[in-house]
Amino acid sequence: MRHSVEVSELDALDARLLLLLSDEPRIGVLECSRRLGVARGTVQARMDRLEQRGVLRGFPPEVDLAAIGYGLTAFAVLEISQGRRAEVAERLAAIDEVCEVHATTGEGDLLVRMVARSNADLQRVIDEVVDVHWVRRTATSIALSTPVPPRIRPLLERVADARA
Amino acid sequence: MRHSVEVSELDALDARLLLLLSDEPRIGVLECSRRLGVARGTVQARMDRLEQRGVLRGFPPEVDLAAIGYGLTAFAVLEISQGRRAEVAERLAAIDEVCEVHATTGEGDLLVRMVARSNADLQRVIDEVVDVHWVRRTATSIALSTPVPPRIRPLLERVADARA
DNA sequence: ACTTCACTGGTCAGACTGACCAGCAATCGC
DNA sequence: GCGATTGCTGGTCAGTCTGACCAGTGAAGT
Repeated sequence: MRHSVEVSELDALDARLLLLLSDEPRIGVLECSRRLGVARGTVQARMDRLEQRGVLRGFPPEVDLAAIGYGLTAFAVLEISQGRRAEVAERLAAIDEVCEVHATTGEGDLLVRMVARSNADLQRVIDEVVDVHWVRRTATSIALSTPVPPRIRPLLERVADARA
Repeated sequence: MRHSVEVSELDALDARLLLLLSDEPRIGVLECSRRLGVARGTVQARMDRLEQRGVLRGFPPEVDLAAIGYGLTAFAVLEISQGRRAEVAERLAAIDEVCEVHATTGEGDLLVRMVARSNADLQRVIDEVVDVHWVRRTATSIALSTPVPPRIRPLLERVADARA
């Protein structure tokens, strides 16, 4: 049996199911089965398998930070001292307003996304970030708009169509 | 009545509800009411209000891109020709692998997040991105790891505790 | 004092879930 | 070529949850 850790691909039904759930996450298994034109048990089985495979990690609530006062987003590229990435990342994680950190190749070493309530607040947050020890150089940008909000739809659609 | 579009703050119960939903998104209204120690109707009303206010945008499925083959993530900072941001953003949006675009102040003009299946694939995606018209200069970084995955928990916890 | 609002604690019918099952078709391995 | 396996169908079942109500209560605002 071919049961390695291989990245078992999605088939069209999986993709269509995920798309459906993306559009209307509340609809439940029964409604899914109706829309997809398959038996309810099939949808159940697919969802179980997607979860087991780690593809479907869950249904976290999507909270609009802007709607609770955190209307400003900024990005910082940090250059840090050799071998201190873990320490710096840990310090960053301790800052509430830091919403995401990636370690990267290229110019900087860490890419940080953070949010704030106002310009003054943002100033404070940025200061907190750049004041972390071992941060050597920083370049900060404020997000003015988000032409493409986080999405995976196109990738799913490709699978849904291709292997239809 | 004070019914403007003000960014009506969350109270502690709202925050605790959102935290609860973050931890176990499948649990439903009844279980929430039990855990929070309030009546079911209260939870229902809170959730309705959070949705109306735009705070709670829904429960999209969280899909692990790595688990469906898109294991590589890269960021590109694009510098573009004066006044062409909209056009460029549109072209970028047309690329399936582009998962997020922000317009920013500072060094670059656009920050792009993209994913790919392999190094060769990433090369192709990057080429597609930087070949968009009006893109003048680019700096690309590959994400090696993500010390802080996207999160909003700390901010919610602050509210849940503070206004307890 | 009166009105408004939010929460409680209760009911109700309807719908959904998770767990089953047998039957059937396609695929796999030998 | 022939079982064995796998996945899907279409069905049942009891238990649970949902959304919609309702009257009563306490706090806050006019």
